[in-house]
Amino acid sequence: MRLATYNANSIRVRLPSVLDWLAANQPDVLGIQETKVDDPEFPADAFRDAGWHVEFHGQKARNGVALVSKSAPDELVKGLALDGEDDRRLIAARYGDLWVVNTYVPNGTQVGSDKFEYKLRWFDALRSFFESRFSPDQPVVWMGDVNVAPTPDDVFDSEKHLGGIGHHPAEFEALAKVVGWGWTDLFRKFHQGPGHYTFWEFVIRGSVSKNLGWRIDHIYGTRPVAERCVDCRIDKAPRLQERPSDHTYVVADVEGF
DNA sequence: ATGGTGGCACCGCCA
Repeated sequence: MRLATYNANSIRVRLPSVLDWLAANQPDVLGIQETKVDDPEFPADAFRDAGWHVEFHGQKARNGVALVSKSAPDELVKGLALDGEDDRRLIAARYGDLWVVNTYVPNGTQVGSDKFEYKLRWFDALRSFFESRFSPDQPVVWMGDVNVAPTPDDVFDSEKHLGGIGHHPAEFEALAKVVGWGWTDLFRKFHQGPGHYTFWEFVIRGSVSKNLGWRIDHIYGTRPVAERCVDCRIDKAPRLQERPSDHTYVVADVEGF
Protein backbone atom coordinates (compact mmCIF):
# COMPACT_ATOMS: atom_id res chain seq x y z
CA MET A 1 0.00 0.00 0.00
CA ARG A 2 1.43 3.36 -1.09
CA LEU A 3 0.09 6.49 0.62
CA ALA A 4 0.87 10.09 -0.24
CA THR A 5 -0.06 13.64 0.75
CA TYR A 6 0.12 16.86 -1.22
CA ASN A 7 -0.87 20.46 -0.58
CA ALA A 8 -2.05 21.58 -4.02
CA ASN A 9 -2.75 25.28 -3.35
CA SER A 10 -5.50 25.12 -6.03
CA ILE A 11 -6.23 21.72 -7.56
CA ARG A 12 -7.36 23.38 -10.79
CA VAL A 13 -3.99 25.06 -11.31
CA ARG A 14 -1.98 21.93 -10.35
CA LEU A 15 -4.24 19.41 -12.10
CA PRO A 16 -1.87 18.50 -14.97
CA SER A 17 1.13 17.99 -12.69
CA VAL A 18 -0.95 16.00 -10.16
CA LEU A 19 -2.18 13.66 -12.91
CA ASP A 20 1.40 13.23 -14.12
CA TRP A 21 2.57 12.48 -10.59
CA LEU A 22 -0.21 9.93 -10.05
CA ALA A 23 0.66 8.12 -13.28
CA ALA A 24 4.36 8.03 -12.46
CA ASN A 25 4.07 7.07 -8.77
CA GLN A 26 0.94 4.91 -8.65
CA PRO A 27 -0.13 5.59 -5.04
CA ASP A 28 -3.03 3.61 -3.61
CA VAL A 29 -4.28 6.75 -1.85
CA LEU A 30 -3.31 10.39 -2.33
CA GLY A 31 -4.64 13.02 0.09
CA ILE A 32 -4.82 16.53 -1.34
CA GLN A 33 -5.23 19.73 0.69
CA GLU A 34 -6.11 23.31 -0.27
CA THR A 35 -8.09 22.30 -3.32
CA LYS A 36 -9.69 25.79 -3.22
CA VAL A 37 -12.72 24.81 -5.22
CA ASP A 38 -16.39 24.26 -4.51
CA ASP A 39 -17.58 20.68 -5.05
CA PRO A 40 -19.57 21.33 -8.27
CA GLU A 41 -16.42 22.81 -9.87
CA PHE A 42 -14.01 20.07 -8.71
CA PRO A 43 -12.30 18.49 -11.76
CA ALA A 44 -13.57 15.01 -10.90
CA ASP A 45 -13.90 13.85 -14.50
CA ALA A 46 -10.21 14.45 -15.17
CA PHE A 47 -9.30 12.03 -12.36
CA ARG A 48 -11.97 9.50 -13.32
CA ASP A 49 -10.98 9.60 -16.99
CA ALA A 50 -7.44 8.73 -15.89
CA GLY A 51 -8.75 5.70 -13.99
CA TRP A 52 -8.76 7.07 -10.43
CA HIS A 53 -11.47 7.26 -7.83
CA VAL A 54 -11.81 10.67 -6.23
CA GLU A 55 -13.78 12.03 -3.28
CA PHE A 56 -13.71 15.69 -2.30
CA HIS A 57 -15.00 18.14 0.28
CA GLY A 58 -14.26 21.71 -0.71
CA GLN A 59 -15.35 25.30 -0.87
CA LYS A 60 -14.72 28.35 -2.99
CA ALA A 61 -11.32 30.08 -2.78
CA ARG A 62 -9.83 28.40 0.30
CA ASN A 63 -9.40 25.15 2.23
CA GLY A 64 -10.85 22.00 0.67
CA VAL A 65 -9.58 18.40 0.78
CA ALA A 66 -9.74 15.39 -1.52
CA LEU A 67 -8.83 11.71 -1.60
CA VAL A 68 -7.68 10.10 -4.83
CA SER A 69 -7.48 6.31 -4.79
CA LYS A 70 -7.09 3.21 -6.94
CA SER A 71 -10.07 1.45 -5.40
CA ALA A 72 -13.37 2.97 -4.31
CA PRO A 73 -13.72 3.75 -0.60
CA ASP A 74 -15.95 1.48 1.48
CA GLU A 75 -16.92 4.28 3.91
CA LEU A 76 -16.58 8.06 3.78
CA VAL A 77 -16.55 10.85 6.38
CA LYS A 78 -16.49 14.56 5.52
CA GLY A 79 -15.83 17.47 7.89
CA LEU A 80 -14.87 17.87 11.53
CA ALA A 81 -17.66 18.78 13.95
CA LEU A 82 -16.56 22.07 15.53
CA ASP A 83 -18.70 25.01 16.64
CA GLY A 84 -21.44 23.77 14.32
CA GLU A 85 -19.42 25.02 11.36
CA ASP A 86 -19.42 23.53 7.89
CA ASP A 87 -15.82 22.30 8.12
CA ARG A 88 -14.06 21.72 4.81
CA ARG A 89 -10.70 20.63 6.19
CA LEU A 90 -11.17 16.90 6.78
CA ILE A 91 -12.05 13.94 4.60
CA ALA A 92 -11.64 10.34 5.69
CA ALA A 93 -12.25 7.03 3.95
CA ARG A 94 -11.99 3.34 4.65
CA TYR A 95 -10.36 1.15 2.04
CA GLY A 96 -10.84 -2.42 3.18
CA ASP A 97 -9.27 -2.71 6.64
CA LEU A 98 -7.46 0.63 6.45
CA TRP A 99 -8.87 4.03 7.38
CA VAL A 100 -7.16 7.11 5.88
CA VAL A 101 -7.80 10.54 7.39
CA ASN A 102 -6.71 13.54 5.30
CA THR A 103 -6.68 16.97 6.97
CA TYR A 104 -5.80 20.56 6.24
CA VAL A 105 -5.11 22.03 9.68
CA PRO A 106 -5.91 25.77 9.98
CA ASN A 107 -2.88 28.00 9.41
CA GLY A 108 -3.69 30.28 12.34
CA THR A 109 -2.52 33.43 10.50
CA GLN A 110 -1.09 35.23 13.56
CA VAL A 111 -0.23 34.15 17.10
CA GLY A 112 -2.87 35.40 19.53
CA SER A 113 -5.50 36.04 16.85
CA ASP A 114 -8.97 34.48 16.76
CA LYS A 115 -7.74 32.27 13.93
CA PHE A 116 -4.85 31.10 16.10
CA GLU A 117 -7.25 30.11 18.88
CA TYR A 118 -9.39 28.35 16.27
CA LYS A 119 -6.35 26.38 15.11
CA LEU A 120 -5.74 25.14 18.68
CA ARG A 121 -9.41 24.20 19.11
CA TRP A 122 -9.35 22.46 15.74
CA PHE A 123 -6.53 20.21 17.00
CA ASP A 124 -8.61 19.44 20.12
CA ALA A 125 -11.60 18.51 17.96
CA LEU A 126 -9.38 16.31 15.79
CA ARG A 127 -8.17 14.40 18.87
CA SER A 128 -11.83 13.88 19.84
CA PHE A 129 -12.55 12.70 16.30
CA PHE A 130 -9.84 10.03 16.56
CA GLU A 131 -10.94 9.02 20.07
CA SER A 132 -14.58 8.64 19.14
CA ARG A 133 -14.13 6.78 15.86
CA PHE A 134 -10.97 4.68 16.04
CA SER A 135 -8.72 2.68 18.32
CA PRO A 136 -4.91 3.07 18.23
CA ASP A 137 -4.79 -0.71 17.83
CA GLN A 138 -6.51 -0.64 14.44
CA PRO A 139 -4.79 0.32 11.18
CA VAL A 140 -5.36 4.04 10.60
CA VAL A 141 -3.37 6.65 8.69
CA TRP A 142 -3.53 10.40 9.31
CA MET A 143 -1.97 12.58 6.65
CA GLY A 144 -1.96 16.18 5.57
CA ASP A 145 -0.74 19.71 6.12
CA VAL A 146 -0.51 20.10 9.91
CA ASN A 147 0.75 23.70 9.67
CA VAL A 148 3.15 23.12 12.56
CA ALA A 149 6.88 22.46 12.50
CA PRO A 150 6.93 20.55 15.80
CA THR A 151 10.66 20.41 16.59
CA PRO A 152 13.71 22.66 15.97
CA ASP A 153 14.74 20.22 13.22
CA ASP A 154 11.48 20.84 11.34
CA VAL A 155 12.14 24.44 10.32
CA PHE A 156 15.14 26.44 9.13
CA ASP A 157 16.34 28.90 11.79
CA SER A 158 14.22 27.54 14.62
CA GLU A 159 15.40 30.28 17.00
CA LYS A 160 14.11 32.98 14.68
CA HIS A 161 10.72 31.33 14.22
CA LEU A 162 10.16 30.09 17.79
CA GLY A 163 7.03 31.74 19.15
CA GLY A 164 5.78 32.64 15.67
CA ILE A 165 3.00 31.05 13.67
CA GLY A 166 3.75 27.42 12.87
CA HIS A 167 6.46 27.12 15.52
CA HIS A 168 4.77 28.19 18.74
CA PRO A 169 4.80 26.22 22.03
CA ALA A 170 0.97 26.26 22.16
CA GLU A 171 0.95 24.62 18.72
CA PHE A 172 3.56 22.07 19.81
CA GLU A 173 1.33 21.16 22.74
CA ALA A 174 -1.86 20.99 20.66
CA LEU A 175 -0.23 18.75 18.04
CA ALA A 176 1.43 16.60 20.72
CA LYS A 177 -1.97 15.97 22.31
CA VAL A 178 -3.27 14.66 18.99
CA VAL A 179 -0.14 12.60 18.28
CA GLY A 180 -0.30 11.23 21.84
CA TRP A 181 -3.53 9.47 20.95
CA GLY A 182 -1.43 6.82 19.27
CA TRP A 183 0.34 8.16 16.19
CA THR A 184 3.83 7.50 14.86
CA ASP A 185 5.37 10.10 12.53
CA LEU A 186 6.28 7.81 9.64
CA PHE A 187 8.84 10.16 8.09
CA ARG A 188 10.80 10.41 11.35
CA LYS A 189 10.88 6.62 11.58
CA PHE A 190 13.33 6.72 8.65
CA HIS A 191 14.94 10.17 8.67
CA GLN A 192 16.33 12.23 11.54
CA GLY A 193 17.93 15.64 11.83
CA PRO A 194 17.32 19.03 10.19
CA GLY A 195 16.90 20.00 6.55
CA HIS A 196 14.05 17.67 5.50
CA TYR A 197 11.37 20.11 4.40
CA THR A 198 8.09 19.94 2.52
CA PHE A 199 7.38 23.65 2.07
CA TRP A 200 9.62 26.62 1.40
CA GLU A 201 9.31 30.32 2.15
CA PHE A 202 7.38 31.71 -0.79
CA VAL A 203 8.39 35.34 -0.44
CA ILE A 204 12.15 34.83 -0.23
CA ARG A 205 13.92 34.55 -3.56
CA GLY A 206 15.85 31.32 -3.96
CA SER A 207 14.30 29.81 -0.84
CA VAL A 208 14.20 26.35 -2.40
CA SER A 209 17.87 26.26 -3.39
CA LYS A 210 18.80 27.76 0.00
CA ASN A 211 16.52 25.18 1.69
CA LEU A 212 14.69 27.80 3.76
CA GLY A 213 11.84 25.44 4.50
CA TRP A 214 9.44 23.81 6.89
CA ARG A 215 8.41 20.18 7.45
CA ILE A 216 4.67 20.74 7.91
CA ASP A 217 3.25 17.99 5.69
CA HIS A 218 3.17 14.77 7.68
CA ILE A 219 2.00 11.17 7.47
CA TYR A 220 1.20 9.40 10.73
CA GLY A 221 0.26 5.79 11.33
CA THR A 222 -1.13 3.84 14.25
CA ARG A 223 1.11 1.05 15.51
CA PRO A 224 -0.18 -1.63 13.09
CA VAL A 225 0.63 0.75 10.22
CA ALA A 226 3.97 2.00 11.57
CA GLU A 227 5.18 -1.57 12.12
CA ARG A 228 4.56 -2.40 8.47
CA CYS A 229 5.85 0.89 7.06
CA VAL A 230 8.99 0.13 5.05
CA ASP A 231 9.75 3.60 3.66
CA CYS A 232 8.68 7.23 3.97
CA ARG A 233 10.18 9.99 1.86
CA ILE A 234 9.74 13.51 0.57
CA ASP A 235 9.27 13.87 -3.19
CA LYS A 236 9.66 17.41 -4.44
CA ALA A 237 6.78 18.71 -6.55
CA PRO A 238 7.58 18.74 -10.29
CA ARG A 239 7.36 22.51 -10.66
CA LEU A 240 8.84 23.41 -7.29
CA GLN A 241 11.82 25.33 -8.70
CA GLU A 242 9.54 27.50 -10.82
CA ARG A 243 6.91 27.85 -8.12
CA PRO A 244 8.45 28.02 -4.64
CA SER A 245 4.93 28.19 -3.17
CA ASP A 246 4.38 24.54 -4.09
CA HIS A 247 4.50 22.09 -1.25
CA THR A 248 5.86 18.65 -2.02
CA TYR A 249 4.54 15.15 -1.87
CA VAL A 250 5.26 12.99 1.17
CA VAL A 251 5.06 9.29 0.34
CA ALA A 252 4.85 6.26 2.64
CA ASP A 253 5.05 2.61 1.64
CA VAL A 254 3.29 0.16 3.94
CA GLU A 255 3.33 -3.60 3.47
CA GLY A 256 -0.07 -5.25 3.38
CA PHE A 257 -3.58 -3.78 3.45
C1' DA B 1 17.86 43.87 2.81
C1' DT B 2 11.78 43.89 8.09
C1' DG B 3 11.84 42.87 1.52
C1' DG B 4 9.52 39.54 -1.45
C1' DT B 5 5.13 35.51 -4.45
C1' DG B 6 0.84 33.29 -5.81
C1' DG B 7 -4.29 31.89 -6.01
C1' DC B 8 -8.64 33.54 -5.74
C1' DA B 9 -11.56 36.64 -4.78
C1' DC B 10 -13.05 41.10 -6.02
C1' DC B 11 -11.11 46.27 -5.58
C1' DG B 12 -8.03 42.74 -0.44
C1' DC B 13 -7.43 38.31 1.90
C1' DC B 14 -5.00 34.42 2.97
C1' DA B 15 -1.11 31.44 2.92
